[in-house]
Amino acid sequence: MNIAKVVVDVPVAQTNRIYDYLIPDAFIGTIDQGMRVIVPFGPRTIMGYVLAITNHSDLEKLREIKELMDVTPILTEELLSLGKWLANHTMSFYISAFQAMLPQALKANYQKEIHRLTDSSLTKELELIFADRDYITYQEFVKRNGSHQQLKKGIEDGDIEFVYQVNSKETVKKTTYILPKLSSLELEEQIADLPTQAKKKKEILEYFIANPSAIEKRELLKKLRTTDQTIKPLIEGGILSSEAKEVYRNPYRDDQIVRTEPLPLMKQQKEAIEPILEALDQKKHHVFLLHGVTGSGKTEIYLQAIAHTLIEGKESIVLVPEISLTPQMVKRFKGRFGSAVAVMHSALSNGERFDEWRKVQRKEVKVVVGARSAIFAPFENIGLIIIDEEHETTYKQEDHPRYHVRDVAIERARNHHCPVILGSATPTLESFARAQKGVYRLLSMPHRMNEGEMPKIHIADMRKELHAGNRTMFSRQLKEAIEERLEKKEQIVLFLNRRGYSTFVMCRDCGHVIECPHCDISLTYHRNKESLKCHYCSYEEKMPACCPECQSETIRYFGTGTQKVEETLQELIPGASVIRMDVDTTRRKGAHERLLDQFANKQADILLGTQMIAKGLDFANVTLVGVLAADSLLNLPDFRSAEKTFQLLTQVSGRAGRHHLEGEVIIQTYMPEHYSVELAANYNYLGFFQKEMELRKTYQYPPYYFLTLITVSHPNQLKALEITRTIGKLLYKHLSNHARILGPTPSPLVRVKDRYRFQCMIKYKNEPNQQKVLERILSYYESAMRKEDLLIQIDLQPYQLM
DNA sequence: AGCACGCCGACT
DNA sequence: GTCGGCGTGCTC
Repeated sequence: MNIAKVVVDVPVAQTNRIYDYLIPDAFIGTIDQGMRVIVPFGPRTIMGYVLAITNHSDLEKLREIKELMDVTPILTEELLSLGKWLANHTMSFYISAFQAMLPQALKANYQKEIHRLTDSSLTKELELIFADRDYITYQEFVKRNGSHQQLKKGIEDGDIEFVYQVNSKETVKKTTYILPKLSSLELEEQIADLPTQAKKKKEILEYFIANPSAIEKRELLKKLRTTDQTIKPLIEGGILSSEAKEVYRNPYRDDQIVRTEPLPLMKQQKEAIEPILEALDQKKHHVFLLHGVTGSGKTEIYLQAIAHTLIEGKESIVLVPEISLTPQMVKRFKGRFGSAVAVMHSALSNGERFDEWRKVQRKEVKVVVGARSAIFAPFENIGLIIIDEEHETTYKQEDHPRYHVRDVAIERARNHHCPVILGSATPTLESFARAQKGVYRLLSMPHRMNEGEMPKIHIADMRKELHAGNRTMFSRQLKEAIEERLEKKEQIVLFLNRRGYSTFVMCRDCGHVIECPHCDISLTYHRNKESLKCHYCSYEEKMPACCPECQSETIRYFGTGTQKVEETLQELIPGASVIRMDVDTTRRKGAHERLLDQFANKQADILLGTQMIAKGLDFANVTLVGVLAADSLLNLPDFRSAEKTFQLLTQVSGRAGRHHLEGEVIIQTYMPEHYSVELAANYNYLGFFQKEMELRKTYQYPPYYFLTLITVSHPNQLKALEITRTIGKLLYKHLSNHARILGPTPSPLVRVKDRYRFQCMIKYKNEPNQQKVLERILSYYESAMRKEDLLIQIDLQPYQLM
């Protein structure tokens, strides 16, 4: 067993295979599959993952593994096979699949260095650059204008060499602890020996007589109001000692979270949890679709199902969409399970995320609550996987590997013979259809807890407002309702869906709109920097004082951002105090939590925000929810736009009247008769499902058909079009005649970062050959992709059609 | 991807 | 003759 099968860290098609390496005697016994290794690769040295250890290789001559990067495997056997599955399933490289499963901190860092091999003098120029050092980085060599021929000569003469350094980015946080080295009695003696002016030293020693255990240095200094200088001589004198201990970066102060007990379940909850517990006991892999209206008590079901899993000694993974992974949410899980919970989401620093991951790897926690990538938590004995808000689009990763977390969850659950719970008030059509077919098991909770009524939803027709001469973004109905709540000292949540309503800049004289010079999209105005920004390529320029076309000074920003709404609100209802939550006000760490706390403490009447306030929030005093522009989603070129609108309106409505006070929702729209708006206003999910399913059937969209989206991009527009056309023809030729091939069509955003984009779509029901055909097409264009800046992206089951 | 190798034109 | 430009091909 001295051969390692290794996937190397070079994410390109040509190296997307397994390489064999010889395991040096020194590592035999310690090396294991799932570890990272450092291997020679051509003239370089790079990182790789050990997939397996065998005793056979087809090759005669193998190179040796240089080093092990891990002491224990970082990928379990199950995750190794999941990685292979993921790569095949999404048509990605193996290395990309494995990288996606691990925290950023475990990625390799590469550094090329030039080392000096001789004491005798090098050439003048090299000596100047080396400046007495043993080695310099290649980067510095280039920066100092080192000449390559001198380098080459140095290497040929054996005076210098290239060294390729591979490092892991991970760091372990250490904290210094201080502890006494002597007994209390001996410390007493030491105090007696101290000179009388050494007051602080005396205090320190007295502290340790009273508390002989180790204490964090920082804490000790704070407690005794002293500095490093007083402790240092005590350590040097051998009276105290300091120790560096490994600690976790802990973004949540567990000790401040109040523990909670399981709540008694209502009838509908009991009926829903019964089959789940049964599946847990029987270790059956079932997928449950928990369809429960907002406020029906889904979270309590999750909590009790997890508790059941814990009793059996098994682990649970809970996936929550990024934006609802709020401190409130974390508190609910930590409140029930305390320090058995690890939390993973993108707001954590790389170090914090790595620490949470390590708690899982070391089996110090039993529950992970996290966003998408938490599905790869390295548990080995999973008993339950939960996906909350199953319909959320953030569950689909938009870059390589383009996976949907639901697919990964089901695959992992299959490996572990455990159930999956998909929870939502507005399940995706895909999932609900599967539940109706019996592929998933449907669990319904149609009522709110405590017999609470769903808030009444009113639709405000903005066309009528316009006709009546109301040009503001607040209908009269909404304005009155707000004033009424202010009077009663009740609170209001105003929701603005920003997408499709970005703040573009237009000249009022000539109508010129300022666009990104690299992409076909208008630039967005950012007030705090007085600048214009492109959301696709992050191009930025200063806000001009006059129109670049006609020099007119009437250039203004249009559209409805949250800032604009806030201003209008102040004008319209001067007495109201507003908390605005958007990307700008929540950027700083902890800002999110602070603003929500302020609102919960009734320091403001109105909470105004974007997507981030649409879900999960639960404020007792909120009795009015206003949706300012319900149809901003409807006009997007996306077959899911109606579904997304329905989901959003339902979610937002769920924010009102969650407790004793009665709630009301006002939806403003220019399309009041649109079925997604009407049916959402009536809380008619089933009606929406049926209506939308009919349309999907007619227009041949999921769940009736599968989709594959192929996007071709190239700096030359004609070239991009031509290649897309050829790909379309190839697909037509090689797929069955049941498959429908659409395109080439220009991508909804034709030009991004100076590249033109065209796409082809395949609609199909059953094409077992599709992946092979696509692979053949990719390999056919492989050299063109490397040489002439061609890009072909394939998204199986796309969410975003851009 | 990165790197070496090799072939061709421009220059000391 | 030699330097360096880029196209080609390989990495266990």
